[in-house]
Amino acid sequence: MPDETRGPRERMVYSAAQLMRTQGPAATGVREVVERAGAPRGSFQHYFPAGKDQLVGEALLWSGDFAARWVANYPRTTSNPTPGGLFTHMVKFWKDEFTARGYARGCPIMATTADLAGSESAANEQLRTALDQWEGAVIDELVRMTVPRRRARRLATLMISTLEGAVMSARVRHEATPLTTVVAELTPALNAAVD
Amino acid sequence: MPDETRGPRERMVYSAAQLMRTQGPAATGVREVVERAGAPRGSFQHYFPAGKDQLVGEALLWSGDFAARWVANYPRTTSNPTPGGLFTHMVKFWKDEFTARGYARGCPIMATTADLAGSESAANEQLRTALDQWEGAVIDELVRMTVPRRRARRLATLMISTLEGAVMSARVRHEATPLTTVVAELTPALNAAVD
DNA sequence: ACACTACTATGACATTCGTCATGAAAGGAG
DNA sequence: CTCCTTTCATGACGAATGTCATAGTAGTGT
Repeated sequence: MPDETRGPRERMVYSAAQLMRTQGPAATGVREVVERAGAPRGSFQHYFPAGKDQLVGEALLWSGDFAARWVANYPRTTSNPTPGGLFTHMVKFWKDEFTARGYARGCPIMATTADLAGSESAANEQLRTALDQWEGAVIDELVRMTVPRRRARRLATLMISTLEGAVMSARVRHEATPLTTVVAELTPALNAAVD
Repeated sequence: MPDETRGPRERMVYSAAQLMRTQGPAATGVREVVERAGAPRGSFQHYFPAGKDQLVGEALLWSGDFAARWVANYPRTTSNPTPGGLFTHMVKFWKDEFTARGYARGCPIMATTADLAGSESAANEQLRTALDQWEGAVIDELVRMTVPRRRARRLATLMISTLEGAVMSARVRHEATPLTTVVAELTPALNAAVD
């Protein structure tokens, strides 16, 4: 939610992330972002002299940080951390999102990949950074559960990939069942890594 | 590849699918599609009187059909069909794509979901149809391997979700390792469904 | 009071977008 | 031949895009 106490710059980055993940960065106009952020139009060119690319890039970094923080918060939600539990925790974010706010909003990383990964946009680097930060947080949690680092990297790739795909399926179908399905099907395989 | 023998209509649908999956449907203009298809500009409004929505929708249906046919072709590639083998076969398409043509092109279904799933576009229905057709083909193959239908549905969801997410990760990273990783990590769990 | 930076305001630029209107060829049927 | 449907050609429309130029205000430090 947009915090009025935060400055216009932060509100623009946040609004950009929200719009990007519902309609993709390509269809998200800077005027639209500025208006939604309740920011003065002239401020955009002041805070983001590099233009739209910069705005999109910062929205991506914000998203990556948000995802990483969500993952890192997992230990505080349980007394018995497991890989399957972590995956459930990651999925829970989207279940809550979908049931509370509908299926209009997706993942900013997926949306930007779809629109810009094929171009030579400057956002490509931040895309990578955001995904790395998110995946790094998952790896850290798995390592904390005594999963060997090398294996943790592989499991993190699996978890994030499956989650992203399930989010896509859920949005297409307008139902959360793909999320619950992948959790149920993946949990045994994930938990086998710590036994 | 665009077949010159096919009519301009089919070429436009194909070109639309190709452009959509590299830059998203939002950033794909009808003029661009027409030009790339080598089709006369005036023909667009004749073949697609409903405008861009119709073009995007048909490109999606084409994509769903393509994916389903690829899946249905699996039995002809092996003498010992297994769920893990099917998943490997699905992943193989993208490995070939990425190594041969780079990481510019992704999945049209993912791209359209990212750009249009949040809107009330007419493409939403064809999105669903395309995904259903693809998933239906996977289910059929699993059932053919004596996987119970109910379980096959769940595994198909898992396979497609994981594949889509891995494709996303691979495009972000500009490397195919996420694809090989998810295959290796998922194969045992998938094959356990037939033993 | 002055100067300097941070921020906001507004208008205009050239492009591109999807769509529509209008008309011209093409080609088979009678 | 004429008629008629299909297909293609071309120009224009209003709206929206990202970006830039220019000028104004606020506020701080000296």
